[in-house]
Amino acid sequence: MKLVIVESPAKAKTIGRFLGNDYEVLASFGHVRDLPGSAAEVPEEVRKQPWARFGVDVANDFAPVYVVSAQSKKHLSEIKKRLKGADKVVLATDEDREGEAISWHLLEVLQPKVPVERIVFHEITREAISEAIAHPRVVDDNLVRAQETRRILDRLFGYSLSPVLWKKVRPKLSAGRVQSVAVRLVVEREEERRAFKVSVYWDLEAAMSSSGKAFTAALLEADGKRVAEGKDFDSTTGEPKNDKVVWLDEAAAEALATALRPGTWKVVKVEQKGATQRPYPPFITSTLQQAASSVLGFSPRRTMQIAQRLYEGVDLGGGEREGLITYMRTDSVTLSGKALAEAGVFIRKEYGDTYYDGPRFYSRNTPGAQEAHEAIRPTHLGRKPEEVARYVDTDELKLYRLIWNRTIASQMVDAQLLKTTADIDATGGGRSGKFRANGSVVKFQGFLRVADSNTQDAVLPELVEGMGVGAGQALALDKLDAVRHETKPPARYTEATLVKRLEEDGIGRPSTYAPTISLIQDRGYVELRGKALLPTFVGIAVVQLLRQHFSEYVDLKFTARMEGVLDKIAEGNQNWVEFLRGFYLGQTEEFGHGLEPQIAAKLANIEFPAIALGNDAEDRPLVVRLGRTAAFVQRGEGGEGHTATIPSDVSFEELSVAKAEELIAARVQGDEALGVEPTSGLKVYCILGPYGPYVQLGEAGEGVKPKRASLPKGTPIGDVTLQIALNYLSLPRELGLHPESGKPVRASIGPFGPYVVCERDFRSLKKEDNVFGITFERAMELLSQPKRGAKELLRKVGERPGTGEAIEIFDGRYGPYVTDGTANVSLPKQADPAALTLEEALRMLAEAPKKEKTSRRKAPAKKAAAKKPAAKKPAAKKKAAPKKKAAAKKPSAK
DNA sequence: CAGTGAGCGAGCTTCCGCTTGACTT
Repeated sequence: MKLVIVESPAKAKTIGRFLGNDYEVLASFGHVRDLPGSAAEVPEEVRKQPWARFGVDVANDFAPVYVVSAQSKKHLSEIKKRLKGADKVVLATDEDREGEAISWHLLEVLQPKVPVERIVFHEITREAISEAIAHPRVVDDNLVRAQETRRILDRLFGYSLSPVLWKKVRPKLSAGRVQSVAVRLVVEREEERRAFKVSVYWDLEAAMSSSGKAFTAALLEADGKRVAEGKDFDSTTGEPKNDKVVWLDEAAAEALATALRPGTWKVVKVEQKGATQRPYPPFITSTLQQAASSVLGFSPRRTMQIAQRLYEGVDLGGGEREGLITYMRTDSVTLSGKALAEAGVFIRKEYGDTYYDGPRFYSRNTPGAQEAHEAIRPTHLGRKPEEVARYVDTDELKLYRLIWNRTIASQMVDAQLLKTTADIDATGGGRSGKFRANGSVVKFQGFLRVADSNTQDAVLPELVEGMGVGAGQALALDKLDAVRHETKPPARYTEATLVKRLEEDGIGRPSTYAPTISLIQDRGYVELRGKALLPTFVGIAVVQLLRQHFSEYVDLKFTARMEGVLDKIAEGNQNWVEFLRGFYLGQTEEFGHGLEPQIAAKLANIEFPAIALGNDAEDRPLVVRLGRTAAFVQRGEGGEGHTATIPSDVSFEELSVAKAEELIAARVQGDEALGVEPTSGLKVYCILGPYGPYVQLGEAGEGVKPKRASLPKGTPIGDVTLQIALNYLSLPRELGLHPESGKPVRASIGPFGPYVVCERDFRSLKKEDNVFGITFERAMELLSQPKRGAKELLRKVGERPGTGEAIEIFDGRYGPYVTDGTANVSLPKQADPAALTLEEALRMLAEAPKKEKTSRRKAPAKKAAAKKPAAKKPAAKKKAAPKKKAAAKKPSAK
């Protein structure tokens, strides 16, 4: 028995059918080993290494550490089991960099004792597979090195720059070669839109008819000079860029229309031109996602889920699942010979010989394309959408039809069109105008017969030179109107057009387009408004930071440059370690200035981001800053009356200086009250402040401080009802009097969550308790329990010889740990605290990583100062003028 | 935003690309 390994189980099944009983075909389910993703995955042996968090020994020729995931363990054990009965291993993973690496990893893990062959094929047909089996080769080590280089670069890139964002923007953010460019594109589009100046221009539209057929003609020239149209304005700035044309305003357009309406109109030129329209190439991942988005309204993610089901197949009645389409993660537009032949037969039979003129071949020059698979097509072109309808759901049918139409159309002949342009001169009232009408007629449908959606141009009636308006003439002017136009800012990206853009620049791979689009939304960098992608203020802040300090890494060309080097590595013309040295350590000139030394040098000087909006009339800057829960605008140095939370529906594009000032002016209280508090008659507001949402009773004013209460972090403001607001405003609740002291027992919510208190003795509520419903009995029960969380001395181990420092073991929140008063080291999970010797404890303490640089944020003093007032002694606080407090708070935006 | 209060030893987060189930609701 010969063991064949492919990447996908669906592929394994198909190939298994072709190969017969001598072969066993198993799937690796993609990659089988990878760098450790999180700290928990790092193997024990290297956990103490300074480079452990990378999983790459950067000082030792970038030696990677690979681990097998739990999922892969399962698949590998199945493969190992079958390997025992095999006399040969055939590695049939995809023919691209990643596929080659999978084969190499399989060899590393399996260490087979039997002969090994590497085969590749680009299409899953019987012929292609026997051809491949007949021509085996060996694993290409250079190609594997190129993959490892790519992998290691991405790891060092992401795991070096993400922590910069944690320190300077917000924890858990991320940066990466692909995602950061994707966010950058969305952010820069929004910056363009914000900078865009809308220009208004006017022209005329003549509604005409001839022998009962209506058509329109647009003004080209006025009094012999060309009038401005869309292309005379800069598409990015919206401003005029051609001063040789007449720019009509409304009055000028109306005046011209008035003059020409009663004038003479005459057709002066008619031109007819044949034109052909060619079909589009077959689908690849990115074009399928675009078409499914524009024609069917599917998101890329949904498209891929549906395509996966079509690929895995349905039971067509034979009891066996059969794939309906070829593999859906591909960058090749090539169709197999079998598919081309099937298409020819089908088109001839279904539409006739005139619709087919031999196979059509397509090629694309996408940077970095690896073309390991076919284009996306139906597995059998003769299987019409109507025939599969009863086996699939409606979404699957829609997508199958889209793929089927595109594939068939790609093999049909061109459409033949006839395009007509007619020039019409008008004169009257001493003025003149030249108008043009365009029309187009499909003379032969060709591929259009099966193509999805095609906007048809207008059809013109028969027009002849010399025709005019007036008695006895077949031409009539029905209406002449001035028409207003305005320049449109560049369109926002949709998920699908962003994929298109990434693909054009060679950024990302077919398997990552949809996940990347989801990722940048999950990270909170971009949001969907309808189908359009909008950057969040976090996204803008991150892009501005990366662009300012690490521009070469978030450059659109970065991936293309990397691919160039990877190609050289794959060809054996470049040393991969040298390349990584240049990229990461900066020890060679070739690529960058060294990410690591750059971060080390720049980190201290990177400021917490502020997004500039512009200056107000008094030249005070208005900026957007990020609070813990929301973005807010700040005027000048900020402080009371100079900040306002930005409502979630206000985008960067809309946030002009005027809008920001409006927000600050309106911020004193929330726009609308939730209702009225019955006893006081005061209005109740819910407001999103810089530290989260809160509710307020009554309105703030000069010297008036209304009662306010915080809501839990992340509460959506829309969910807050009057009842909820009143609940929070009712805090603290008095539950009863303590039976011994007679002092009140209260329940409320503090900075650390809900609590009960009696005489400054606090207990946090448990998960199951509700601060609004907690009973006096339950409160007493909590108060009777000891305070938790404090460390507890488990054992004194001894003293440090010489200095006499006490070596002790405490039981803390994170488990038992040993300490000498300065350093603390957790005990290993399996260790027994009672058994630890002094020697062991001293050794552990000596090995403890030195504490430093964990939080070297710039200006930590500011942050501390901002927090101070709350921590001051109650007595001092009472007397201190509130104004002072406000003043001290000024820099708190930090 | 304002107000009601801690203590203590945190350690982790994160990348891109290749693949599907196995979970839960």
